[in-house]
Amino acid sequence: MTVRTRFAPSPTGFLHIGGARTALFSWAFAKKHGGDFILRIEDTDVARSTPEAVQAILDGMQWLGLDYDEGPFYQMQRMDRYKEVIQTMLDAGSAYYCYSSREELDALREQQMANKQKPRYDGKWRPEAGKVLPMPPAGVAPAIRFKNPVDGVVAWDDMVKGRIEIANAELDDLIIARADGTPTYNFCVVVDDSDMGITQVIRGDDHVNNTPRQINMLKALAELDAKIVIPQYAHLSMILGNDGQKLSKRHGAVSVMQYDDDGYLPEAVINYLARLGWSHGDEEVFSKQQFAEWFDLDHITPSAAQFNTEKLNWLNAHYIKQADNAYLVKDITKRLAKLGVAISEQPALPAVIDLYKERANTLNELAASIAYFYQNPIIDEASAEKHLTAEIKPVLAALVQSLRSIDWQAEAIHHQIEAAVTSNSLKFPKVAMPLRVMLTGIAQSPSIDQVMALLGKDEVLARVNSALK
RNA sequence: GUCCCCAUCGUCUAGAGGCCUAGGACACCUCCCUUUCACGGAGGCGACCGGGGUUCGAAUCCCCGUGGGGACGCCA
Repeated sequence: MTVRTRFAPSPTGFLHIGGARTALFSWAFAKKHGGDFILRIEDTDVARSTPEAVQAILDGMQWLGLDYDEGPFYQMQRMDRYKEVIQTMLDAGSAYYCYSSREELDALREQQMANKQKPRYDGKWRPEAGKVLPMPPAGVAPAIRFKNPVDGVVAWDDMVKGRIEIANAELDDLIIARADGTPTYNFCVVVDDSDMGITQVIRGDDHVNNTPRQINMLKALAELDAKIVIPQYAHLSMILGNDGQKLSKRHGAVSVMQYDDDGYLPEAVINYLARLGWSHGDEEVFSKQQFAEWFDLDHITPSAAQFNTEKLNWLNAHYIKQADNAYLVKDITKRLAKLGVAISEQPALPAVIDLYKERANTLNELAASIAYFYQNPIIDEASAEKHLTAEIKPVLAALVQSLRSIDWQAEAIHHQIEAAVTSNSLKFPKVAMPLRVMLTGIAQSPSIDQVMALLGKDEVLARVNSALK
């Protein structure tokens, strides 16, 4: 049987890091087994679903390069199918109308909570052999409930967590269609996973509690249609924030696109996410393709994982070093523009990037650190005070003169600095440091002769002269 | 409250009863490289939640405890 996995987000917000990892693992499992990865949008909560959120999810997946073989399918476009299945369940007696009002149900729940009981439906409208149902109240539109088995246990071998067993006595009759006729989540998932031939359901472990209900519905459906099979389930643990706290809208949950904004490469985010809760021996750095070849459910950690920006930074720095310059030039030009810096012909951006790409954790850092090539540097006062001393200024003034006539190459520049250093019996940094501050604004830069070579003779002379005034 | 899940360095993890004196990676520290800062290289610090079993032998299996998390909607 061909492997078919799916990612099924509800479009009520952006694609966050947890969803992205779920999608990545589902994608990888399908790729590993030569199967199909399906995207399904679970938009039955009309009140909270938005087209913007759908787009945000699509954008996030595209940025990460998680391509799907089928979809996106929209549940709202499958209403007829859901209603059809509900009717067959009603006919077969595995579903029934429930006339309990929301108020009634709320009161029941509250009372049960007060009695320290597990809140559950009391079965008032559940048909039972020999049971006399109350008269349906007039003018009340009924919801439809699934008739869950009362006895026995539901069990499955979770591919991440191992065998999980839940007593049917713990479950109640969930609503599969609202009073207005729209089907609810657990039911739609069952119909879709079944119709779409999903073989492995890989999802967040907040769904563990839904699984027994879904299996029971699948079993009921299978009695009506022998072709229906129960998929395998794999429940991924959640991702915690940097501080070990749960991610939420209020606390640290951000869109994957935020990582783009913040200067992270998708390769780095993919690599990082892959290693969060999954491992392949001691392997740390690998591509998406390599991940897809290695991926397996046996090496997923069942426990929650804490996000660690520092490790992401390390990976990102690695991928920036690896990135090809054409890509970086395009990207950095954009980021510089955002900083209000327009690049000019000279110094050539590829050369500047070459000089700096080994020094940045993020693309934003890279852009910010080279801005001084295209605009006057903002001189750091403390550095200026420390390095640009009264004693060294005459040396620098003389050095500038000697630089006027030389061939503007890093080596020649180095020679001149060296000459100034020896003739004044100084140490190299004594001269290099003030130059750094005058030219770049700060006391850290790549090799100063290379910086000067790139900056250009005129610009160097202008900046030094202006700083010496 | 009930049910379910989880538990190895600060963090991500390796670990399938002897290969474990518990390995790797990030972070941190030291040294080397050096023209400052990075990069790179070498080293260091640092963990099996607790208690009982099972076994010749347990990080690994079982039980109890503790701690953390999730779920209990006409949300998904």
